[in-house]
Formats: sequence, structure tokens, C-alpha cells
Amino acid sequence: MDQTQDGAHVAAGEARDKTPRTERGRRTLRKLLDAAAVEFGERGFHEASISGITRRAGTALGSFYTYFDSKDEIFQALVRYMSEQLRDHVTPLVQAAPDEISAERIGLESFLGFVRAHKEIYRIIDEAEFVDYASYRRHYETTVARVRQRLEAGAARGEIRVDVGEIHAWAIGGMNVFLGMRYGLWDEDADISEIARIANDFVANGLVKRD
Amino acid sequence: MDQTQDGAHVAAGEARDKTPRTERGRRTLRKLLDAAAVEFGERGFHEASISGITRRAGTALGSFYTYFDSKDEIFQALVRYMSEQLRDHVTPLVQAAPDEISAERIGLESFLGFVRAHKEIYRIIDEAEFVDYASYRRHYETTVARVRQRLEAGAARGEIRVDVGEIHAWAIGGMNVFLGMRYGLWDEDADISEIARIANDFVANGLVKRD
Amino acid sequence: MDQTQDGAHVAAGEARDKTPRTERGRRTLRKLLDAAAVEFGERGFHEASISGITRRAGTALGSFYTYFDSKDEIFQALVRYMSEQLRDHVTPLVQAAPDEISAERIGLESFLGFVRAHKEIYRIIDEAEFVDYASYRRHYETTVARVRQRLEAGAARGEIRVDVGEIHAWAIGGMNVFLGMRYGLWDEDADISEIARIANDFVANGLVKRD
Amino acid sequence: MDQTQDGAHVAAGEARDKTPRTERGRRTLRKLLDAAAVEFGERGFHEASISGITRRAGTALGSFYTYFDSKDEIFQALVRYMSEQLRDHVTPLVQAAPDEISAERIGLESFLGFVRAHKEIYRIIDEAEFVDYASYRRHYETTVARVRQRLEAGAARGEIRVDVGEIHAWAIGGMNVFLGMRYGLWDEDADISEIARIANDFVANGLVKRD
DNA sequence: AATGAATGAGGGTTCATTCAT
DNA sequence: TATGAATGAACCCTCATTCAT
Repeated sequence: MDQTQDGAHVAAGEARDKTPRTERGRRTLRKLLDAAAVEFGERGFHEASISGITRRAGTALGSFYTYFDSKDEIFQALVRYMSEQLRDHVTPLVQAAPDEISAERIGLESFLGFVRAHKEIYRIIDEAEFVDYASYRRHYETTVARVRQRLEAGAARGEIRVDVGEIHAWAIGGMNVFLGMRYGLWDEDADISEIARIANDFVANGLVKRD
Repeated sequence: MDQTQDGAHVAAGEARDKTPRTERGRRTLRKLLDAAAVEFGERGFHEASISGITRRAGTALGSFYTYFDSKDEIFQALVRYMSEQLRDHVTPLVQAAPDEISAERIGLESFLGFVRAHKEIYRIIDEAEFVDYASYRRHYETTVARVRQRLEAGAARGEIRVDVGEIHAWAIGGMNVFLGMRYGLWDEDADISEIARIANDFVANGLVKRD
Repeated sequence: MDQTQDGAHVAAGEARDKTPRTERGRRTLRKLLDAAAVEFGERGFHEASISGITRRAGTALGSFYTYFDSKDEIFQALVRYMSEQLRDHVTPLVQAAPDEISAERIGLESFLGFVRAHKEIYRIIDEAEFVDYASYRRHYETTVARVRQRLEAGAARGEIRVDVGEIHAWAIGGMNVFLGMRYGLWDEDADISEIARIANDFVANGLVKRD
Repeated sequence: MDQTQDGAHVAAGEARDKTPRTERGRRTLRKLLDAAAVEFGERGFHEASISGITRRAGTALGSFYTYFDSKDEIFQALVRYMSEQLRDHVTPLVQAAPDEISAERIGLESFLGFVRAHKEIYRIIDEAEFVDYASYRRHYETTVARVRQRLEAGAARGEIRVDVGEIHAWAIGGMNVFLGMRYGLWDEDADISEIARIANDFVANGLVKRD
């Protein structure tokens, strides 16, 4: 976790660096982050408590503040970390796709799989909308920007229509997120790859009847 | 409440009816709901306070509890109320559309307009995900169910492909919500009808190049 | 109920008389007292609420204050009323006793029966210790004074030892109250007259072995 | 709590142990208990406030909750503690008595002395009837059980009649409590050992005239 | 007399954060 | 670094009592 963005609290005086120096410190930091993921995922930001995190981590309450300045800060760190985990899961699969249409199908399918396997991540990122708006917005802008790049590259390669742009990217992002909620979070049994196939056919061909 | 179902909390013994019996009571109830919409919209559920609501409503703190059992309860009432307001705004416009494809365009455009005009409603409904999950889920399931009905009716009329179903409905729902966030909430200046036109062309024809 | 004792609130200005003038008023007053007996008996003074009383009585909340000045006042009225009910139940039976020893047995037995039949009365009078100390003290002082009178009359008639006095009366009072709690309130099944017989034998003869 | 059983509220999930681990913690806990005894004794359970307790204890309001989960809990702890204090005062004196009749006299006299010296204890234990019924009942059942054991042991030793049992024990318990109230709490000046002597003579010989 | 809405003081409890060891 | 006690602002909710009709 770094503190580049929103670094308002750096200016005023002491900017003690909370990066652990020792191996033991790094272990504790990791335990806290893992515990926080579970605590925030299970109880949500406001119900979650620092003492809940340290209890799960097996550390003393006070130790928390050796590594983080506040509850908000660890949440922010977690959102960034999870956003990256999601990206790291999806990106290589998408990049291996033979063409842009397939890439979107694979992107959705891998997203659905990830949501199912890590439901707490979905929740935590979404709750950022009400806890750390900057992180929330950054996550979705980044995610959608990647969609847009793929679309424009696909268009440049002649695989899809040439007028694709930001609007299409947000539309696809929204579709994926809602399908993730509906079939990743809520419906345990749906066949993920079938859903991705159908949605992808829709994205590719739209609603109009073709013959 | 907290991530559980809503429930008709009547069961245990006393279920004193909080419905106002006098005209004065109805006025106060309305003032409280209006004030709560502003308070929750501006500060979010957790930052919002009952005293903030009554201050805005111009009533005594205790009067709040003449009409609501808890902070959760008024939030729930508000989500339902706003969900209905949104529906009442969009539905007649959509129903007047000449065909299903146009209906989706008009639906999106009117949604974007509504979000711009009532930003707090968007926020409140979304925050329900973390405050009153049942309301949140009900809102989106209801909304998407309406999309699905339109799609299937359009298919029955031969206006669109016949294999549309739940997945397409959730995809369109997600798309609309994200475009609402991006161009309704974040971007004040975007031309709403132009966005709806582009997104609708995407929905109609998909990504594939047509000639 | 009257307001002779502790009438501090009479002096200051308006001493509106709360005695009902109409028949309808007298009915409402009675309903309130009955409801209060149930409410206080079931929930205790502090858990009880005026609205609980009026709900049980089937009157409007505001009507309560047509008849009583405060929660304390109705409680006080109730304690006095119940104290009298208890006395009215016990006294005639005791007075019909052939001698003082028997009188004490009958007094205990009828008290045990009364407690069983009116558990809420026991509770209400006892709680007065923490709500309306004056009423509590008056109740027990009155009760014990009656025991003492009986004892002294019995001694004068030569039925019992001549040195009986206040201490004996308080001892007998306490004995009765505890047996009432143990075998009237807690133990539904105990044979009341057998208990009274054993206790009375103890009161008559004491612990010392006789042959 | 309220009229129900006490219970080892461990069950549901987190049972953070509130036992202090440091010496400083033990000191604070003790200060809180002492302050609570005064606060509850002076104002009664319902008038007492947590902030009143911490003010008297000289700690911050929040510190209370480091050691107790609720106002009920500290009250319960206090009742148990006081019940033990009373027992520790009376028991050794009673056990040193030469015979059972004397034991009861000494028991009463030491009880009267204790009540006078610690009026708040009498009040707190009695108020438990309306705050923490289980504690109240446990206190008196334990106390009376001790009386009963003494009686039966005395009978076995041939010092008193052989048919003594539970009823006699509750009778004696009630006598003591009422005499404690009358001559320990209300009457500062009465000669305690004289009262105990008279009451004991009554307990030993009963009401019947002997010559 | 009756009704039911309005009032607001008051208190228990939570918990992020700080501090002393 | 780690520990766990200490701090106190903040807030929800209750309910006796008053008021207007």
C-alpha cells in the first residue's frame, strides 16, 4: 500500500513511515491485511471494527496503528490491493484471446469466476463508493479504460465496428458488474460460461433480429 | 437490518401503528421523509443523524419516533419511495415508445435525466446495498424484471431477436446504471440524448461491423 | 385514591381535582387502574410505560393525565389500593379465629393464598421500596402494627406470653413475607395449609425440644 | 437481564475476556466496583448512571466498558460481591457459637450490625429483585440454605427439635431480614444485641406461655 | 373528557484513536 | 515493535409529560 493519492495528511509535521523494517513487521502487516479483508467482507465497513481485525489477526489492538493511520487507510489499501488482484486474474486471460469479441467473453467469464471465488472482494470494492469515493472511482475508471483500449485496438484491427468509444466501454463495464452480481454473487448454480456466451452474443450482435 | 431480509416486524407483541391519523400528522411525516432524503443524500446513511433529519424537518427529535421505529426503517421507506418515484418517471415515457428498441433508448435517456435531477436518489438506492440489502435487491430485481418484460414483449411482436431473456435484461440494467453514474452523476455536461442514442445503437446492433 | 400524604404538589397554584365527575369518567379511571395493575405487575415499574397502561385500558395516551398527575401517582394509588385489598382479604378471616395462635396461622395461610392468586400485588408492593418508599414503609408498618395489636390482645387474654411486642411483630411479619415469596410466588405446588401449620407450630413453640 | 436468568453470556461468537491483565487494570476495576456500590446505594439502580459511576471512580466514561458489558452486568457483579461480603462477615461469627440457638442469635446480631454499617448493601441486594431476579433469588436461597444446614446440624446434635426443615429456615430468614430493615436501616438507635436477644428468645421458645 | 401528536432531556453504549509500559 | 488500558465524542432511542384540537 502506498499513500500517494489523497495524501492530505502528509504535510502536517511528522510523516512517520509505516513501512515495516523487519521481517516480523512484514508478517504482521500481512496478517492485518488478510484479517481486514475477512472482517470488511463479512461485516461491511461500518460494522467492522479495528478490534475485530486485530482479533482475527491475532495481534494486540494497539499494533494496528503501527501499520496504518486509520480505519479508512487500511480500507483504501485493501481496495487498491483487491482491484489489482482482480486485474491480475483477468488480464492475462483476456490478453490471450484470439480476437476482441472473444476477449470480452473471456473477460466476463473470468470476472464471474473471480466474483464467485472471492465474494468479499466484490463487496469491498462496491462499498468504497460510500467510504472512499476516490478509490471507487479510480477502480472503475481504470477497469473501464482497459475495456476501452481493447475495443479501440479491436476496431483498429478491423474486428469490430470503428465507432466504439467510452460509452461502449462503460456500457460493457456495467453489464459485467451486474451479471457478476446476479450470477456470481446471488446465483451459485448458474453455468458461468453459458452466461458469458449468451451475454457475449448480445454484445456482439445486439438485439436486432438477424437472419 | 444489516444485510438481512426486511421482514414485517409485527410479530412480537405490540405493533402500534405509526400511520398518522390526523392531517397534521401526515404533514409531519412528509416533512420527515423529505428531510431524510436530503440528509441521507448529502451525508450518506452512516454520517446522517436522526437529529440532522429532524433539524431539517423543523420538528423535535422525538417526533421522529412517532413515525419511524429506527433510522433503518426510514431508510427502508425512503428506498421504496424513491424506487417508485424513479419508476413513475420512466415508465410512462417508455410505454409511449413506438417499438422496443426505442423504448430502451427512451428508458436510458429518461433514467439519465432523472439521475441528474435527483442525484441523491441514485446514492440512496445504491447505499441500500450496505444498509438494507433486501431493499436494494428488490429494487434491482424489480427494475430488471420490467426490462425483461419489455424485451420479451418486443420479441413477441417480432421487433427483436426471439432468444432474449433474463441475461439480456441484467446486461441492459447494468449498462444503464453505469452510464447513469458516468454521465448522470459524474459528468454534468454530457449530452444525454446523444449518449442514449449511441448506447442504444450498441444495444441494437452490437459490436460487430455491419455494412 | 386520595392525595393526602406527600401532597407537596398541592400548594403551587392550580390544584385541579382529578376526581371524575361523570359516570363515564369513573369507568375510565377504573379501567386505567386495572390496566396499571397488570402493566406494573408484568413489567415492573420502570419497564412499564404510560402508553402501555393506556393501550391496555383502551384509552388515548393523553387521557391518562386527566386522572393522574404522573406515573408515580398512579403507582402510589395502586400500592395503597392493593394494600387495602390484601387487608380486606386477610382481616375478617383472622378476626374469626378462636385464639391468637390460630389467628397467626390463619393470617399466614390466607396471605399465602392471596399471594398465589394475585402475584402481581406482591410484586407491586415490594417494588414500592424503590419507587415510593413512603408507601412501602406505610404498608409494612401498618401490617406489622396489626400483628402487634393481635399479639398484645392475645397476651392480655392470657393466650400467649405477656412480653410480646414490636420485635415479635416484625419477626412474624418477615416470616410471613418470606414464606409468601418462597411458597406463594416460587412454588406453585406446595400445600399452603400444611406450610401454615408447620410455621405456626414453630411460632407457637420455637426451636427448643419439648417432651 | 430483567427478571430472567443470569447466564454465562459467552455463546455467540466473541467472548472477549474482560478480566484485567495488568495491575493497573485491576486497580481500575476495583475503583469502578467501589464507585458503583456508592452510586447504586445512593441513587438506586435506575437513577444511577454509568457516568455517575465513572465520575466517582475518577475514570473516563469509556473505561467502564473495558470492564463491564453493561449497567446490568456490573450490578450483577456487585450483588454477588456483596452477598459474599455479608456471608464473610456473618459466617465465622456464627460458626464460633457454642450451640445452634446461640448461633441464630449471633447470626441475627451480626446481620443487624452489618446492615447498619453497610446500608447500601441491603438496598442493592433488595433491588436485585427488580433488576436481576436470578441474583436476588440466588442470594436468598443460598442464605436460607445455610440457615437450614445449621438447623439440621443442631437437631442432629440434639440441641433443638428434630423436625426442623426448609420452612423453619425461610421463616428465620424472613424474620432476620425484616428486623434488619426495621432496626438496622430505619432505627439507628435501637440496641442491636438486645433486639437479637429478644428475637432469639422468641425463636427458641415461641409465643406460648411457659412457666 | 378524549384524542393523538409534539416535545426534549437524558442515558446507555460504541469504538476509533491515543498513551504508557 | 507489541501490548492492552484509557479516552471521550457522538448518537440512537425512550418516554413522561404537555399541547392543540
